[in-house]
Amino acid sequence: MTAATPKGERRRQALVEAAIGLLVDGGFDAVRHRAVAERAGLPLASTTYYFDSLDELITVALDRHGRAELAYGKARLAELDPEECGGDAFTELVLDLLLGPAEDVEAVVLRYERLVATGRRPFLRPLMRELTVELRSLLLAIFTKAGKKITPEHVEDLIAIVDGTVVNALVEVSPDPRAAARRKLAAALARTA
Amino acid sequence: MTAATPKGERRRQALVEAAIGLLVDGGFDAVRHRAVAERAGLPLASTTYYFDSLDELITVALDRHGRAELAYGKARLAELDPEECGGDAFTELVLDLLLGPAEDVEAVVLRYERLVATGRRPFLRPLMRELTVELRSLLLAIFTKAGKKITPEHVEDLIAIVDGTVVNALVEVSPDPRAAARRKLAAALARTA
DNA sequence: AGAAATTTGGTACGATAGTGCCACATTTCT
DNA sequence: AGAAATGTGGCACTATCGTACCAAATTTCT
Repeated sequence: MTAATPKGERRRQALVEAAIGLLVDGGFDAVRHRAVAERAGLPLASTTYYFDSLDELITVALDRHGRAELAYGKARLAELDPEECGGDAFTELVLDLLLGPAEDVEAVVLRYERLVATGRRPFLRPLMRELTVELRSLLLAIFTKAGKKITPEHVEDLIAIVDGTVVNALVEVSPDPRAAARRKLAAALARTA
Repeated sequence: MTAATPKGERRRQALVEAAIGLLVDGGFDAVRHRAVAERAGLPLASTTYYFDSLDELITVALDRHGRAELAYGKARLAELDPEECGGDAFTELVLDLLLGPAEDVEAVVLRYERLVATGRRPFLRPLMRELTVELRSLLLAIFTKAGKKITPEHVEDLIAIVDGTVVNALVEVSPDPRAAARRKLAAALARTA
């Protein structure tokens, strides 16, 4: 269901934002009709009025969240200064794109939860596929603008190194996936730059 | 709760096996008291009699499942013939250790679900940490016995490449994480061997 | 054998879930 | 302004969940 009135559209957005917040804070399991409504300050029935099912609400939330991430990445690409692409700064840039700019671990967890969740929820596949394809080409553009010659295959390799490092870092005693990814990524970049 | 009688112990094991099956087939969400009991052919109350909580049941199930994987890996190590470690055979061996010998995708999904789930369920951390440490040293031993000089850091890199490739492969239109991992792993092994 | 410990399984309870319902309010359109 | 469409929100229904309970059966121990 899509809203037809301005106020309705605002409420719909509020629900989506609430769902995103729940997704980040508590993962897929935390997205419930009542929890979304309460977080948005709206009545329970609004969730079923604007979304046919929870799956649809989750999909829309992941969609908006993913595209916000991509928009952020495009902004970073636009403002990128090829002169200032020294090792460390560039490494952080790539990490910002792959893990998000925030330090908090939960946002990182969600990035990987949604990948793995796609293995069990086929309805997420089209969306997740589109998002990952766009992220890949965004990274390629950033490498190119930074003056680093790189193939699409190599971009894939770097993403795999970061992703693999992160999922393994999640089981460490005090998880710092970004730090772990930073180490591996820096080493990989040094190897080829 | 731990069983004190032989029959009780058998029932307990049956519940654990049932939980493992549910975990593989449907992920964490599928492990419910009633589902476990039904799959084991036992009454509902048996699940609360032998396990203080669902979390404990899940933990025990993941524990047994993980150790079975490690035992399989140790068997492969024991029977490993250093003469027959040609590229392809060795690549498959490593994949068997990291993804399991079966072709089915669901078992692979579970291997990564449990990693990511640890990000939200702290009670899984000690177990998952132990399992990944053991897997790492097992892989190191296999490389060594196969006559391939390798550092622990390099083993970590190879694991990261496989893991990162797999989680990204899960969103492909028709996911074949093992095939994707095989490509990347073979390339990585060729690069250093 | 007989007492004690353990196991069994049917049942019930309270919480939470998704979703449907519907009288009423608000907004939009003519 | 008045009709039609859209939005609102309180409520309730049914399903499922984890878990507690307890009398009866079984097993273990002395």
